[in-house]
Amino acid sequence: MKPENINFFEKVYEVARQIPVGRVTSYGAIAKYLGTARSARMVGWAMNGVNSGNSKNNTQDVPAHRVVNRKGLLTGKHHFDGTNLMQQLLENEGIEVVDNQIVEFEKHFWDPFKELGADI
DNA sequence: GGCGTGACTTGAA
DNA sequence: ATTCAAGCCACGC
Repeated sequence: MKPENINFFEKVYEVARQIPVGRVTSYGAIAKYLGTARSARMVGWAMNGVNSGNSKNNTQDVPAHRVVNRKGLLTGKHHFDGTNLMQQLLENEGIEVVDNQIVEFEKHFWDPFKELGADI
Protein backbone atom coordinates (compact mmCIF):
# COMPACT_ATOMS: atom_id res chain seq x y z
CA MET A 1 0.00 0.00 0.00
CA LYS A 2 1.13 3.49 -0.66
CA PRO A 3 0.51 5.85 2.24
CA GLU A 4 0.73 8.77 -0.11
CA ASN A 5 -2.27 7.61 -2.06
CA ILE A 6 -4.21 7.04 1.10
CA ASN A 7 -3.28 10.52 2.18
CA PHE A 8 -4.74 11.80 -1.06
CA PHE A 9 -8.07 10.15 -0.41
CA GLU A 10 -8.08 11.15 3.22
CA LYS A 11 -7.28 14.68 2.20
CA VAL A 12 -10.17 14.76 -0.24
CA TYR A 13 -12.54 13.66 2.48
CA GLU A 14 -11.09 16.16 4.87
CA VAL A 15 -11.43 19.08 2.49
CA ALA A 16 -14.92 18.09 1.41
CA ARG A 17 -15.88 17.76 5.04
CA GLN A 18 -14.74 21.32 5.67
CA ILE A 19 -17.03 22.72 3.04
CA PRO A 20 -19.43 25.10 4.79
CA VAL A 21 -23.16 24.82 4.32
CA GLY A 22 -24.55 26.68 1.36
CA ARG A 23 -21.23 26.50 -0.44
CA VAL A 24 -19.92 24.27 -3.19
CA THR A 25 -16.60 23.45 -4.73
CA SER A 26 -15.22 21.67 -7.74
CA TYR A 27 -13.18 18.51 -8.07
CA GLY A 28 -10.42 20.46 -9.74
CA ALA A 29 -10.23 22.87 -6.83
CA ILE A 30 -9.75 20.04 -4.37
CA ALA A 31 -7.40 18.22 -6.68
CA LYS A 32 -5.38 21.37 -7.14
CA TYR A 33 -5.32 21.93 -3.43
CA LEU A 34 -3.90 18.47 -3.01
CA GLY A 35 -1.37 19.14 -5.74
CA THR A 36 -2.93 16.80 -8.26
CA ALA A 37 -4.83 19.24 -10.42
CA ARG A 38 -4.65 16.90 -13.37
CA SER A 39 -6.07 14.06 -11.35
CA ALA A 40 -9.44 15.58 -10.68
CA ARG A 41 -10.95 12.26 -11.68
CA MET A 42 -9.47 10.63 -8.64
CA VAL A 43 -11.32 13.10 -6.47
CA GLY A 44 -14.55 11.96 -8.02
CA TRP A 45 -13.50 8.37 -7.62
CA ALA A 46 -12.77 9.01 -3.98
CA MET A 47 -16.31 10.31 -3.63
CA ASN A 48 -17.49 7.11 -5.18
CA GLY A 49 -15.92 5.26 -2.30
CA VAL A 50 -17.72 7.58 0.09
CA ASN A 51 -21.09 6.75 -1.33
CA SER A 52 -20.13 3.15 -1.36
CA GLY A 53 -20.05 3.33 2.42
CA ASN A 54 -16.36 3.32 3.17
CA SER A 55 -14.85 2.42 6.49
CA LYS A 56 -14.65 5.64 8.42
CA ASN A 57 -15.86 8.15 5.89
CA ASN A 58 -19.40 8.22 4.60
CA THR A 59 -21.72 10.68 2.93
CA GLN A 60 -22.77 12.06 6.29
CA ASP A 61 -19.27 13.17 7.06
CA VAL A 62 -18.38 13.92 3.48
CA PRO A 63 -21.05 15.94 1.70
CA ALA A 64 -20.28 14.83 -1.82
CA HIS A 65 -23.34 16.68 -2.99
CA ARG A 66 -21.44 19.90 -2.31
CA VAL A 67 -18.81 18.87 -4.78
CA VAL A 68 -19.57 19.40 -8.43
CA ASN A 69 -17.66 19.78 -11.64
CA ARG A 70 -16.14 23.02 -12.81
CA LYS A 71 -19.28 24.06 -14.60
CA GLY A 72 -21.37 23.73 -11.47
CA LEU A 73 -23.18 20.84 -13.04
CA LEU A 74 -24.29 17.99 -10.81
CA THR A 75 -22.45 15.41 -12.80
CA GLY A 76 -22.35 12.94 -9.95
CA LYS A 77 -25.99 13.13 -9.01
CA HIS A 78 -26.49 9.97 -10.95
CA HIS A 79 -24.35 8.15 -8.46
CA PHE A 80 -26.46 9.09 -5.51
CA ASP A 81 -29.12 6.87 -4.09
CA GLY A 82 -31.85 8.77 -5.87
CA THR A 83 -31.70 10.92 -8.95
CA ASN A 84 -32.83 14.11 -7.25
CA LEU A 85 -31.17 13.47 -3.93
CA MET A 86 -28.14 15.59 -4.72
CA GLN A 87 -30.22 18.47 -5.97
CA GLN A 88 -32.55 18.19 -3.04
CA LEU A 89 -29.65 18.38 -0.61
CA LEU A 90 -28.25 21.45 -2.30
CA GLU A 91 -31.61 23.17 -2.39
CA ASN A 92 -32.08 22.25 1.22
CA GLU A 93 -28.96 24.24 2.01
CA GLY A 94 -30.27 27.25 0.15
CA ILE A 95 -28.46 26.62 -3.11
CA GLU A 96 -30.52 27.13 -6.20
CA VAL A 97 -30.24 24.29 -8.66
CA VAL A 98 -31.84 24.31 -12.07
CA ASP A 99 -31.52 21.55 -14.62
CA ASN A 100 -28.84 19.80 -12.59
CA GLN A 101 -26.83 23.00 -12.59
CA ILE A 102 -26.06 25.26 -9.66
CA VAL A 103 -27.30 28.82 -10.06
CA GLU A 104 -24.60 31.42 -9.54
CA PHE A 105 -22.08 28.68 -9.06
CA GLU A 106 -19.24 31.19 -8.87
CA LYS A 107 -21.07 32.92 -6.07
CA HIS A 108 -21.41 29.69 -4.12
CA PHE A 109 -17.98 28.50 -5.08
CA TRP A 110 -15.87 27.62 -2.07
CA ASP A 111 -12.17 27.92 -2.70
CA PRO A 112 -10.03 25.78 -0.36
CA PHE A 113 -7.00 27.93 -1.16
CA LYS A 114 -8.81 31.06 -0.13
CA GLU A 115 -10.70 29.59 2.80
CA LEU A 116 -8.32 26.98 4.14
CA GLY A 117 -5.26 28.72 2.81
CA ALA A 118 -2.71 27.32 0.40
CA ASP A 119 -0.90 25.76 3.29
CA ILE A 120 -0.22 22.33 1.88
C1' DG B 1 -1.50 -9.19 -16.28
C1' DG B 2 -3.63 -6.13 -19.79
C1' DC B 3 -7.57 -3.06 -21.37
C1' DG B 4 -11.30 0.03 -20.60
C1' DT B 5 -13.97 3.03 -17.96
C1' DG B 6 -14.80 6.99 -14.92
C1' DA B 7 -18.54 11.94 -10.17
C1' DC B 8 -12.73 16.01 -14.39
C1' DT B 9 -9.57 19.58 -16.10
C1' DT B 10 -6.70 22.13 -19.02
C1' DG B 11 -4.69 23.32 -23.23
C1' DA B 12 -4.22 23.58 -28.10
C1' DA B 13 -6.19 23.66 -33.01
C1' DA C 1 -15.40 32.06 -29.70
C1' DT C 2 -15.93 26.73 -29.87
C1' DT C 3 -14.47 21.93 -30.51
C1' DC C 4 -11.12 18.14 -30.07
C1' DA C 5 -7.72 15.81 -27.74
C1' DA C 6 -4.72 14.30 -24.08
C1' DG C 7 -3.58 13.53 -19.14
C1' DC C 8 -4.22 11.63 -14.58
C1' DC C 9 -4.75 7.48 -11.20
C1' DA C 10 -7.60 3.80 -9.38
C1' DC C 11 -10.65 0.00 -9.93
C1' DG C 12 -13.26 -3.79 -12.50
C1' DC C 13 -13.32 -7.62 -15.70
